[in-house]
Amino acid sequence: MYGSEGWWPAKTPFEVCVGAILTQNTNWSNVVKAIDRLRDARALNARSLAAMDAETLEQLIRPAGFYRQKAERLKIFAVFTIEVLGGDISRLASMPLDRARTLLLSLKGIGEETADSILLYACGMPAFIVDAYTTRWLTRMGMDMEPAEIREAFSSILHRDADACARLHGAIVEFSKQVCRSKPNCQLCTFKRTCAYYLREGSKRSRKQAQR
DNA sequence: GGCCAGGACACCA
DNA sequence: TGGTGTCATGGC
Repeated sequence: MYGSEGWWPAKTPFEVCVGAILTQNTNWSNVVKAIDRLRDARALNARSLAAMDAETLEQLIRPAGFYRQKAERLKIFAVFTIEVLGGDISRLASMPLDRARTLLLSLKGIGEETADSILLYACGMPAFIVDAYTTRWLTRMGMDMEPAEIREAFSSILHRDADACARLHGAIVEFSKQVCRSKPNCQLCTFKRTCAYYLREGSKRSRKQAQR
């Protein structure tokens, strides 16, 4: 239904990264306002963000909330992009996934979900994103799994396919926003049951591989 | 006015 | 290691 393209609306990989930081605990509609203001200020690139004074940046991203924290995080990421990646986000994609992930996690303000969002949607790497929707849904289905276990199980069952990871994550988020109408063969419930089934299979597979 | 939204981090026991 | 407080805005 949702496809793999366009679910994360961004014109450039760097814009994906900016959105990933701005959306931390924030409704996406507020993130869009902040991104539009950055675009209007011609600040949607690493060099502009790195050079901008903190107060100006704070005011530009104010609609997204947590503006002081997020301004600092954006500047840290912009400097990292310039100094470590030479201004080219796609350089992350040329690294092994674990190496790129560790590098991102070393940055202040980049946690596991934000790192995986950048790896998947900005770099096209097969990093399955475990977000609040995913953990809430699985908890309600009685599946008590650590985020790392969920990530590994889904990555395994999706054959480390970035396109599939993007499709499934987008679908989980979009379906989670909808309210189940409790009809027989409800599309939402069928989707969730099916995902849970494959997750269990993926989890079993991961454990077997780990044992080997 | 309260709750929620596509988290992360510092601090403390 | 796990729990808690903090950061802050806008829509409903």
